[in-house]
Amino acid sequence: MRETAKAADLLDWYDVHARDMPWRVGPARRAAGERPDPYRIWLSEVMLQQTTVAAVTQYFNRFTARWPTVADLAAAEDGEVMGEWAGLGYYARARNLLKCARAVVAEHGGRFPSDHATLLTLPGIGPYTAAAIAAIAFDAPETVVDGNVERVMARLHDIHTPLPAAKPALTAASAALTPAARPGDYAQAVMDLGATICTPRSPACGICPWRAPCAARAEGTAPELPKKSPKKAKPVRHGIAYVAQRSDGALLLERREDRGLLGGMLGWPCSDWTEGATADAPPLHADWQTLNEEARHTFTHFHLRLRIDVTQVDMTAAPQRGRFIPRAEFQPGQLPTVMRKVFDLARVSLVNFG
DNA sequence: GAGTCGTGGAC
DNA sequence: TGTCCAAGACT
Repeated sequence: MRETAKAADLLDWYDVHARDMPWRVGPARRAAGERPDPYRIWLSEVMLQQTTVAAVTQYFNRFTARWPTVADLAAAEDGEVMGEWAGLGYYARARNLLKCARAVVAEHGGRFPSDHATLLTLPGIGPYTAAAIAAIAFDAPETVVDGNVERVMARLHDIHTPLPAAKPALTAASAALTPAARPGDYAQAVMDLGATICTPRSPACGICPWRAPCAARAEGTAPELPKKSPKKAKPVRHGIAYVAQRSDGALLLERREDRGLLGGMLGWPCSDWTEGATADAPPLHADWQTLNEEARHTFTHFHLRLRIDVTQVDMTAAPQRGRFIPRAEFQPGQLPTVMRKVFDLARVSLVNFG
């Protein structure tokens, strides 16, 4: 009979191997009584949703430098926040980030609530993020279940039921292990373990603090767990992006609606993106020139190939959609990646963008 | 439960 | 190149 996994063994490992992150108060500082800033924990957890630590770090540092408190963020303009989020993806997170910051200020006196149920009522905070904030920022005995925890628990108990059906069992397994003491460090420890040792491919079982109690390690099934339901193939969609430059150098851009794909982000006016034939939809009447090369981009559920049409217009141009952004105010870094790809291909055809 | 919603890195 | 994947939320 294998021994039972103990939270204490994982915490001992975490005390030595905890990774350094800008928002994290490590085990040593935590033991000395230092508390994490709930604002920074919340911001980091939202950014980390389906996103790697490496990608998040730079965005986190820029956000906190620009908006040091939740009140600062709540007072920001929508476009400023969306522009700062550009490139990080899943833009509903940024829209909900602002809604949440404003709700914390308006309804909670500028202080984040500490209990799971109240956190869950805030925009962009789901079961995982509510538990993470409660556990990490307030040391509440909540069970955090993210992709790492699912993988670690599936292996620890050699659970072959595919996700998402296995989720309740994996949650129960993790809850049974959550200690009354240091639940915040425990949550971070499981996630660090999943990110560095109990990895999706080629797990480093030989140096795992839970190698002795791990059922999948004993069965040799660790690399194939957790099982997942088969994914749907991605279709290819086609569309046209319109890049118009005015004689003063200004570029025609439009703010997308606050919902759906790239909602709230700045971008080039586009036709619809469809699997069938593309219908022309230029934002103004002009002599459009089609570039030789298409922009290619893959979203979560489809591949996109964008034809790029470019034109030069005079100062009398009156676009039906979007507005001209002065050359000095145009910042490619505020565009989502697919729109930045279009710009990179179109810029050789533009004046003053050599 | 299944679909929508980004991106960059690893292999 | 293509595929999978990452500290999920929302509909």
